[in-house]
Amino acid sequence: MTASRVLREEGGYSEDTRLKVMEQVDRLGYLPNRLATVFAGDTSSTFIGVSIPDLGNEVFAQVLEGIDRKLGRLGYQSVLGLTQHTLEEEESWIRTVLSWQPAGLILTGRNHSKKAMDMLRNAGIPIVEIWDFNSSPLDMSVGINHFDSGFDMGRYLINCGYRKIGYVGTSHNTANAATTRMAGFVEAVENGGGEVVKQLCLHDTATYYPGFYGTEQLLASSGDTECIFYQNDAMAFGGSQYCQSKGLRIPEHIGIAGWGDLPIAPVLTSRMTSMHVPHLKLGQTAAEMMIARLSNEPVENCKDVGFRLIPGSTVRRLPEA
Amino acid sequence: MTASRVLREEGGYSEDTRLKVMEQVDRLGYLPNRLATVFAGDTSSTFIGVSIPDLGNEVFAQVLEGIDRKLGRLGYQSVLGLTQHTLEEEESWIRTVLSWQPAGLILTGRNHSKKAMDMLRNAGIPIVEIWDFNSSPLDMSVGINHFDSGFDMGRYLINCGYRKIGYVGTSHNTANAATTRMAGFVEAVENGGGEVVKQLCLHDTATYYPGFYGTEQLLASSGDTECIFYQNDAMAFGGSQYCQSKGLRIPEHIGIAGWGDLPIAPVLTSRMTSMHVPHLKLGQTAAEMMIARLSNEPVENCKDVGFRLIPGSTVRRLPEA
DNA sequence: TTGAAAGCGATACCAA
DNA sequence: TTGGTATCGCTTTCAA
Repeated sequence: MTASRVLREEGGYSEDTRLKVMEQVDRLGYLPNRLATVFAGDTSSTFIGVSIPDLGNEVFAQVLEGIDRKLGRLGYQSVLGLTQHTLEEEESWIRTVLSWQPAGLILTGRNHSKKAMDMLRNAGIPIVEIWDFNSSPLDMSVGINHFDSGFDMGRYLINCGYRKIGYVGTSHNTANAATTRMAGFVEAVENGGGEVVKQLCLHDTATYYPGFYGTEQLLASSGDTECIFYQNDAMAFGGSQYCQSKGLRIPEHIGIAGWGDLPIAPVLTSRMTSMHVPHLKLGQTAAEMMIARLSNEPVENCKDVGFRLIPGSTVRRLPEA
Repeated sequence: MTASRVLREEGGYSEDTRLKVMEQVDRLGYLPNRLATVFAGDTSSTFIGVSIPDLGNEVFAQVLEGIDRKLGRLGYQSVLGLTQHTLEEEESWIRTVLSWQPAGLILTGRNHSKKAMDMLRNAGIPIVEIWDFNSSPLDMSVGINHFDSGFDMGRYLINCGYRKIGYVGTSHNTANAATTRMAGFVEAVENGGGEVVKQLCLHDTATYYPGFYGTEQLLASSGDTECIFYQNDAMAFGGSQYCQSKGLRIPEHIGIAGWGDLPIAPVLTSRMTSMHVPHLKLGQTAAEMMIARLSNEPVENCKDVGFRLIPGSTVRRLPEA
């Protein structure tokens, strides 16, 4: 009816009828049923499915914040899925969320189960794979090259003169960005004549306490470790607290390197050696690419938002280096 | 048609037809359109709208994780809204999300704009207000009594012998739980014969760096402050780092008290004086209450998940106390 | 400028 | 055990 035209401000009605319609809208407390609109078929929903591994790792909380703020401002809603780093969880979430006819999907990571890939390809909606930069994505991609970021950190620590280096992170069933980063790190250390004395992958969340007890484990088995690289700054801070509790001075006795340049880093009395990654911007960029595509604007399919090594003062240039 | 029955496993069809239907499902890569199901009206959607102020404050990231994990496991999806602590953002998000016919809403905070209240009452769906415990909620509520938690901390610090006490937190346009907490804190301090030398409410996110520079500001204007209470542990840690950078020893020169018992607390070499709040459980409980209501199971309408003061060692019992 | 009719996909109901 | 018919709220198309 005419009411529909008025509500959509389509034009083609008199001011008189407009007022009459609006009056009834107020009187009845009418709220449109967008389900019916989408269902009618000509317009798409404003849902964007967003999959995130977990929020205990602050890195992902920041990415999600970047995504949702931007989407919200542009009139879209995030339908969240915490996939807990497993492809099975992701697949089941994808199946469900697709049945709600989302306008698009933003997925963390580049690995998906075979069935998930099939569904994604058939969905015919924009898809942005984030986090792990991917030059041949399903559709679009924004992230950083984790292998390179790990490699750069490895090379930096080698250049500082460290040779016996440990790694402490978390692992999940799936090869993920952190694993890729570790691989790059190991390659650089070995290329440089160093040795990764231990690659510790805990089955836990990448936050403070696992960094603490992971360091305990690592030092128990490899007491001659000169420097430790962590999956992120939160773990690195946990590790640094363990070291201090044992009387190990940083960086005199042991070097500590984090990753991610998290909000805690700037307040520490010693600047944490880390890798800056623009998390918030990464999320915002993903949202922008999605919206641009939905608005039929031209979009670059792949964006690398880059990283930057922060030398800090928790590792030191060794005398012999 | 018969296909619908097969897909819903309703029974009343032969094995033969079932196989024929499933074959076509596979061949066509058919995915159901749940929009149409809900639209048809006989079943409700599996969307739960979840409003959260921001994710930069780790407290809320944990609450959201608790909610989404539980909802996801029970077959529901969170539609996220980051309301940035403003009632206007919340109102506009509520309007939008209601138009998608969610099965229910989980809202952070007990304050809502007048229009929001009207929409919520008319929506006729379950609503859980979380965070700030509310014995007369719109519908259901789970949280803690923030006034009391602030009061208890104030009394504790008074009992430790502190008299000139500062507060560092953030503020937003809206009276929120942190404001209530501060009010309880101030009341206890004043009742106990102490003085809140400064109530610093920064326009910023409640995280590390604002704690750092907030402390700088507070000490610049009130140099004789004996102890500082912070909005949360992240701010408190930022503050403690500022103090240490200025050579102030904790707790010998100044006492530091946080709130929330965040994941960083257990790894610190001095246990942070704080207030434990079961964030994850709070989120899970909210999700459980929602699901119970949707399943027509009996539900307690109001739940107080409680808090627990952690004495820690960043404040000390003063000699004269 | 207004309204009547058809259809989107799934399901409830009833008839075959 | 199967399938035709009406329905949900909205939009598109076409006629008045």
